[in-house]
Amino acid sequence: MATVAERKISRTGQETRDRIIDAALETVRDQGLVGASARAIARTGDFNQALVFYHFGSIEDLLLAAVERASERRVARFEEELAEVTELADLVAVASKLHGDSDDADQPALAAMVAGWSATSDLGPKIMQILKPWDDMVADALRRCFEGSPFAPLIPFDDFAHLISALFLGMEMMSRLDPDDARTDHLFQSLSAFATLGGPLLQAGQVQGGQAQS
Amino acid sequence: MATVAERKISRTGQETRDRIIDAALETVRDQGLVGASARAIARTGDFNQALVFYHFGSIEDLLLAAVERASERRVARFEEELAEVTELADLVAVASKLHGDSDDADQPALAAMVAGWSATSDLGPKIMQILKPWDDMVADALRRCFEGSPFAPLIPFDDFAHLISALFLGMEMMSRLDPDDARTDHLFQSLSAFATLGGPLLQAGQVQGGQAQS
DNA sequence: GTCTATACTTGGATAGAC
DNA sequence: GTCTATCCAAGTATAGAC
Repeated sequence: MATVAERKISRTGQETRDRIIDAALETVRDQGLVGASARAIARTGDFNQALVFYHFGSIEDLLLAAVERASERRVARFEEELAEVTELADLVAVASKLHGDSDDADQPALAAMVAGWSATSDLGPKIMQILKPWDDMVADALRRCFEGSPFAPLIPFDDFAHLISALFLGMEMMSRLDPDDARTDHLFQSLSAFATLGGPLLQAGQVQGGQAQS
Repeated sequence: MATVAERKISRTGQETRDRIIDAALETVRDQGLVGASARAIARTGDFNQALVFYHFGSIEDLLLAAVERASERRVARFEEELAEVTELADLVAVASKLHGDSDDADQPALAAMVAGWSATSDLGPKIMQILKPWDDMVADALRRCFEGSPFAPLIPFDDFAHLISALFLGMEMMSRLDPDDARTDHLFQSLSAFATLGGPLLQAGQVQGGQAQS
C-alpha cells in the first residue's frame, strides 16, 4: 500500500536489494564465482556498481546474502513437493523434477558458491548453516518413507539426508560440465528404477534374508 | 642420465613445470579457485610469476594441466586399491580411506576446479574427458562386485559409477565446509554399514521378495 | 630457462554530487 | 537512495636482461 511516490523512489531500497541479489545469482550461474565481480553483477542487473557496496558492504557479503536467498527459495519450493512424498520413488521424482528446472538460477549458483567457498575459512560454517534446513527437510521425507518399516530404527536418516544433499550438489555440477546433459537424465531414470524396485522391499521389510557369507 | 650441468639447469624445464603444477594445486586447495592467481601460485611455489606464462601461456591452461595431473595421480592411486575390491563394503572402505587422505592436495583442488568451471563454456567438456577414466574404473569395480549376481543384468553400472563420482565430489566439498568434519566420517560409517548389510543380499540374490505393493 | 621491470587491465571500495 | 568520478590494489601478460 505504498503511494505512487513511495514506490517510485523505493523508500527502503528493498527492491534494489532484491534486484542486486537476483543479478548476483544470475551472474554466478553464467560466469562462475570467479566472474562474479561487482562490475559484472552491475552489468547483469543494469544498475550502478557502487550500489553493491552501499547495500551490502562487500562482494562477499552480497554473495552470502545471495546464497541465503537461493537456499530459502529452494526450500520453499521443495517444501510443497516433498510434503507428498511417502515413497523413495517419489523422492527421486521430486529430485529429478527440480534438477530439470533449467530456468532456475539458484541451483547452479548455489553449487558454484558452495564449491568456491569450501576453501575460504570463515564462510564455510555459515554456508553449512544456511544449507541445514534442506537436510532436515529431506530427512523428514525419508522418515516418512520408512515409517513402519522394521528397518527404520537401523537407518541414520540425518546422515542419509546429508548424503543426498552432497549427491545432488555433485550431480548439479557434473551435469553442467556436459552441455547435452544426457547422462544425468539417464542417471535419474536409473535411480528411479532402483527406488521403485528396492524401495518397497526396504519399506515393507519383506526380505527373507539368506545367509550372509561367513 | 643427464650430466651434472644438465640437471642443474634442468634442460627441458620439466622439473619447473612440475613444480608449477604442484604449486597450482596447493594454491587452489588452500585459497580456492578465486585465489589462484599467477602471483599467488608463484608465492606458494617460490618461483617467479612470469614462469607461469612462459611454461603454460595462461592461468587457465596451467589449471587445466593441473586438473589433468591431479586426475592421473588419483586414478593411479585408486587403481591398486580398487583392484582388490569385490564387495560393496570394500568399495566404501576405499572411498573412505581416500577421503581421509588429508595430506593430498589433489582431491579438494579437483573438486574446486570442476565446480568453478562448470559455468565457463569451453572447459567443461575437457574436464569431463579428463574425469572419465575415473568413472570407468569405478564401473569396473562395481561389475566385479556384482559378478554372478542375478541382478547384474539389471544394473546400469556406468550410470551407477557416474553417480558415485558425483557423490564423492559433493561430499568432498561439503566436508570442507565443516572444519571438524565429523559428519562426513559418520556418513562413511553409515555407508559402510549399509554396504555390509545390503551388499551380500544384492550380490547373492538371496532375496525372497515378498509382494511389492500392487 | 629464469629473472626483473613494466605496460596494461580489471576490480574493490570510497567520496561527494545529485 | 542512486549516480559519477576516482583512488588504489591486484592481476595478466610481455619485453628484455641475464
